[in-house]
Amino acid sequence: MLKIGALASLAGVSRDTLRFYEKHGLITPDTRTDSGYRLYSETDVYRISFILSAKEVGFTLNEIHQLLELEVTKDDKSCHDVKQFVDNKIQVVNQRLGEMEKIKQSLKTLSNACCGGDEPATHCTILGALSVQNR
Amino acid sequence: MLKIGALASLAGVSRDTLRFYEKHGLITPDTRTDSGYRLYSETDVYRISFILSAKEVGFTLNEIHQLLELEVTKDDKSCHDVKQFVDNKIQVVNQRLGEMEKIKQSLKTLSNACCGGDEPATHCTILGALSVQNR
DNA sequence: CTTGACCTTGGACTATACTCCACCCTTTAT
DNA sequence: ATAAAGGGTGGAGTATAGTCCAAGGTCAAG
Repeated sequence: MLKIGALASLAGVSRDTLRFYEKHGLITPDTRTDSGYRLYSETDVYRISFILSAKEVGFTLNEIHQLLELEVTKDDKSCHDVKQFVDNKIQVVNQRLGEMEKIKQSLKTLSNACCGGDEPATHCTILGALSVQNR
Repeated sequence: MLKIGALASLAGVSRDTLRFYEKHGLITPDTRTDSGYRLYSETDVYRISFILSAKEVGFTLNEIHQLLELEVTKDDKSCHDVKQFVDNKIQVVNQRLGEMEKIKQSLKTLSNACCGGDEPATHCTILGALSVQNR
């Protein structure tokens, strides 16, 4: 069992952030001490790190909340809805992966045009480099 | 030459957003009419779509501003700085691509555990599915 | 038995990225 | 000639995601 400060430092967030996430339903302490201290389980570290990853790639806390709420069972009557939600998120992720690849290639082109690299410096801005990708 | 409404609808943003981006240095109309109307060039559509892509994958408007400002010339004295900035962004993008792949795989596992899919429904939450990836 | 580190809640404050509104001017269509 | 559609500015308001602070309770060490 971890107190809030311990989880915070393990997960690399502030105690305030943990309480903020709790207020928004992203995490709940397993229990409280008699004096009201929050007690988290060790696996909550992974929960936080998932939240951070998902945030980094552009999901909002609200969407992350929905992702964390998901529970699949093969015979669930709401299964169709869950599948639809997840498949939709997969599409979103695929789209973002594509955008990201384009931007990455442009950055590479740009880096390569620089400091004696072998790319001609004709595509000397990010938009120029991006348009090379799009041809 | 496009007036603000035309650019807005081509680019899929609001006029207010364009003015907001202008205030923050992300785009400037090529010129103004005598009456003060903003006139944009057609290529600004691509500029906006770059901004939207970059935003979608997690760059802030501030970072996007910096990316758009970049100009590489092989003999630029500030070339080293530019290269460093760009190479740093490439790393960030690579990291995000990794996070995204992990999340995508988890979503797939989850989707597959659903509705008679062939994955066992034992990893029935996103965290469960994610932990399969991390083994 | 007190000091310092840690915890509680509630509420105010901040940054980012818009979005909306009022009020007024310009352009276009009838 | 006039109305509707569109544009300009300035400023207020909103949503998201925290961050900080005050006032107070808890707990382990010396």
